[in-house]
Amino acid sequence: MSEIREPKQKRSIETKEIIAKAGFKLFCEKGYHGTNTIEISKYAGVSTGAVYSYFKDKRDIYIAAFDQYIGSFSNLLFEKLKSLQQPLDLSVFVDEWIAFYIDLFGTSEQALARLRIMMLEDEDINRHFCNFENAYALKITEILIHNGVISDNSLEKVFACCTLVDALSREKSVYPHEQLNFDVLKCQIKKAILILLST
Amino acid sequence: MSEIREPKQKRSIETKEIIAKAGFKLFCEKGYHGTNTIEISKYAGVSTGAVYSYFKDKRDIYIAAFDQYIGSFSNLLFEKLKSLQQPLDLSVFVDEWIAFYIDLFGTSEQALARLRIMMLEDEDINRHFCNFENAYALKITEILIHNGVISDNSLEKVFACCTLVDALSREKSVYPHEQLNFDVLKCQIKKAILILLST
Amino acid sequence: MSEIREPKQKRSIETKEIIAKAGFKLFCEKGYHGTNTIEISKYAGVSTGAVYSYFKDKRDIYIAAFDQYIGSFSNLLFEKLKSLQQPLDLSVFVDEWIAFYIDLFGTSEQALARLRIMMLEDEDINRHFCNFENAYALKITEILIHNGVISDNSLEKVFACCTLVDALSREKSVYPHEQLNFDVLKCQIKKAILILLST
Amino acid sequence: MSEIREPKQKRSIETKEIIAKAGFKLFCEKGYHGTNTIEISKYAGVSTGAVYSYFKDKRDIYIAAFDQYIGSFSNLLFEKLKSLQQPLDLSVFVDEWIAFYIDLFGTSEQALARLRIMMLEDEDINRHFCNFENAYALKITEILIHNGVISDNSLEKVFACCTLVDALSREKSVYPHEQLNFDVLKCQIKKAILILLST
DNA sequence: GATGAATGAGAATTCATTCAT
DNA sequence: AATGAATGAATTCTCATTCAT
Repeated sequence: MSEIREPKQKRSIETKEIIAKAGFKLFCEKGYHGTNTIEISKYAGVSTGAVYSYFKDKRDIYIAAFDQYIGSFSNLLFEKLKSLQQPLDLSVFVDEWIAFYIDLFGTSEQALARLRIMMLEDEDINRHFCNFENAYALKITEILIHNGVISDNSLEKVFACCTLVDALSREKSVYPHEQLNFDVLKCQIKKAILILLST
Repeated sequence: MSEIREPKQKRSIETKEIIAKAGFKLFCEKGYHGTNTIEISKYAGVSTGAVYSYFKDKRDIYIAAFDQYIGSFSNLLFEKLKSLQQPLDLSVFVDEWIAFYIDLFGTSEQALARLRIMMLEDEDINRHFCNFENAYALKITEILIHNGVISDNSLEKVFACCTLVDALSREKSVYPHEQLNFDVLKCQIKKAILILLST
Repeated sequence: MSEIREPKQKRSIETKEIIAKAGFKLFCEKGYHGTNTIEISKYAGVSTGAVYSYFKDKRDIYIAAFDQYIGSFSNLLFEKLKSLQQPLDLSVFVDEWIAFYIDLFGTSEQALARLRIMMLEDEDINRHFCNFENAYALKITEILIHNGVISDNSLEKVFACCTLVDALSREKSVYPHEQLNFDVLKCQIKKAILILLST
Repeated sequence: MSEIREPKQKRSIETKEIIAKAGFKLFCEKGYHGTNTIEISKYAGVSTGAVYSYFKDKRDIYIAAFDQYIGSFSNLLFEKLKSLQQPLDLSVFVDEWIAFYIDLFGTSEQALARLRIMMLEDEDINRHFCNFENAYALKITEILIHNGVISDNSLEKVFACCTLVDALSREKSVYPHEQLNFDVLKCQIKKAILILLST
């Protein structure tokens, strides 16, 4: 097995990123099993050989692809939430959280859902990403504690809220249930979140 | 393409069920892509040919396997909830709902999570099972309306509750987050459900 | 391997014939490789087991099926030709030959073409049927010699005529060539046959 | 489905041709159904994967293989016939036609017979090659009209002649009938052709 | 004798990965 | 370093034939 290059030069780093981005695009669109490495290399405009000089194997591309995504997802969300005016208005915070999460979720449609799949299918991928959800909930928790919104059982409360926000965004883009009215659902979920965080 | 046998005789029906159960076991354990038809036939103690005389293809085994599961899951849950004493005590109802859901979820560890994966990966499977979730939420809604617990926006409220119950049970068995205290989470979720349904 | 039954009783003989006829129908329609033994047994209304108690294997069904066909084909053709009025009018003879061959060929569309395929694909089948064409040409030759139409090089002449009649009937039913006018072709072929046989 | 490579580089073109030639050899020898793709790849000295990177499926190999054959068959025959001295001596023309057809037919024994089989078995293959026979007869017709040999009903006359030449060559190599004397047959067929074309 | 469920070798095809050029 | 042709194990599915009931 040939050495995997850890790119130092600018051009190499760019190539590696281009491949990861191509992978991300295709994995989101067609899933891990529906995407093959030749497609990825074609989409990235490089040779198959090149892919394997930057990545150990297909899974490695997957991890890199979703690392990029998760990283920018988190950063964008936190920046957005931190930028809210002080003192924090909880209702506005929740609105922004929901709006932003749905927006991010929507841009790369099924990314998060796809990731959960792979975490379930592959132990290594699970190990790699299992801390992301913790980190996300922790960051939200931090902000809320910092602003005096919650104090006790804070992580559990926030986790339940995260679940609701995620379900809402899934309802928006991936699995819509015909009988549900989205706006009513959003309103109920916001209500539940506010109560969870206030009591 | 050879005809698929619709078994009428007892022995045939049993064989078909044995194969579906073997498929269910392996699909839950190792996922759809991690399981091959030869493994399924070996585990079921039949030949590969037998598998393909009862099922059109691998996906057909998957659907049959999860149909069985979903069917018994639903039946057991509804029987349990209906058997609760009248007049309905909402707190007891929620406790039982959670307890039972977790219990059922736990027995075939990742079944529901696996199913959601395949619904995302495969349109036919999605079509086949997309009504299950609706049916489940509707049944719960019916019980609650019948007992005068909720009236307006009932389906959306129940859907949010279902999300929370499901997240809790996932937390129990599939994706545990280290920093979370399960009992605290359960308590918070129960609280959120009670409030959602009462207001 | 279980014994192949050589049916003596009337019912058995009938069953064997029914299976062979079912095979013939399906082999003509879909070819040898496009037909499987289960289809044959279903079409014949018997069990797969029954098929294998009358026939050694699939090829054996094929041979029996085409034996029946070839037998009745020959008989009908010879009866027809023999029934022509004496003294033999060669032009009428050729007309009847062509008309009857096309008619027989047409009723089980591709039977003869299918048989030639299998004779090429399978040595045993080739051995079994290779004498049919000889027999057919010989019978025609006999009639013509008997009527004083030909004397020298008779078999070769008749063989060439058979080739032309066969090509004409194929043109009618299996492989039509767009640019050809069938009636013109028929006229030319009749002319060629008459010349071949007269000189 | 992975993309089929349309080879541009010399090495690739060669590989594709080697595979098609291997296929041709085996298909002629053992028929389409008697040849599997692993044999083809082994005979061609490449991997199974290579076969499927140049060809969509087994049928695609068949078509390519016979395209090559038909192409060179036609070209050689027409060159030969065109090279005959002017003014055209019909008797010589027919002799050369027969000699060359038999020679070409003989080098890849059953190729043409095999092709007719597949045209009967497979609609796509039929569509692909159905014009070859027309083209062949048309070219011969052209030459004969150009030389003033025939004028009316030319295509039908030539078609009948083609049938006879083909039957003769089949008699030489594939289906010999014991009772027939080949030279006598050839002589009779030549006579029939000359008369057909002259009247 | 009859049935049709079961067998399992064999076929076509795919795709992650390697390596000669 | 880059390329993309080649590899071949693995997978899904078929079907002639057998044999327990």
